[in-house]
Amino acid sequence: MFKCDQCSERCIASNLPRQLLDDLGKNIAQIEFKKGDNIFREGALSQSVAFLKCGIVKLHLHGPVKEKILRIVKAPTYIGLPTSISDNINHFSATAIIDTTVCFIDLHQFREFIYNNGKFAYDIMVEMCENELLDYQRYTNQSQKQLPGMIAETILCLSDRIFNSNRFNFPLTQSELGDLVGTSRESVSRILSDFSQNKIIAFNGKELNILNRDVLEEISAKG
DNA sequence: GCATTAACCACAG
DNA sequence: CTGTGGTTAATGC
Repeated sequence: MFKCDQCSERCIASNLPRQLLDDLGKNIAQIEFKKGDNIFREGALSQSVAFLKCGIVKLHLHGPVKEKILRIVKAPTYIGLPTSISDNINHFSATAIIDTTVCFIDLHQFREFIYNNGKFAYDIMVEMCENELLDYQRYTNQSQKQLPGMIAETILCLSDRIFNSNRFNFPLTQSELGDLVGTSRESVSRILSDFSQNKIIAFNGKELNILNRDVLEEISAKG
């Protein structure tokens, strides 16, 4: 049986007073997911808050015409707080894109922690505000940049925020990348091969290598 | 008009 | 799942 007080990950419990750890341990379930596994599903009833302990996850939603990927997130972070707190029906889905570990916390327990622990609540607010600002930025970019700019931006974002490296295993299919930036898989394919031909990036199978970061940043900025 | 951008379709590895 | 060619529509010199 999993116990929070034996867990060394930086997580939901990190900022809690020690005596609350026991309470938390009684109302938490830690689960592993394989790449491709659904973690929670749009439309389903939810009585818990999900905390991504390790791994990478896509948050996605059925749009009026096709799937839309909202964000790619990596541990450690909450996944789906907006949908856990404001409504007990999930407004979007979460799917593991690599093997991941998630802790589910009972929603009532979580609420208690928020009510009783200002620091705990404040830290969560800070993260949600940062995310909201990033989303505002992304949505304005998405409506004004041309496609090569959006693809370049997304590659840089994955490199900087998710993998902290110029070389990483690309976690999405081209069609998913299309769903993320709001374009067709064909356009993604053309832009990626164009970047490759111009020696801006290189693919070794699924491994992406950023060869010319300056040009990529220029394309991203110019839109 | 002509060029550019990007979507949709189809078909092939 | 990916790459590419043909076609079409919208937009901008």
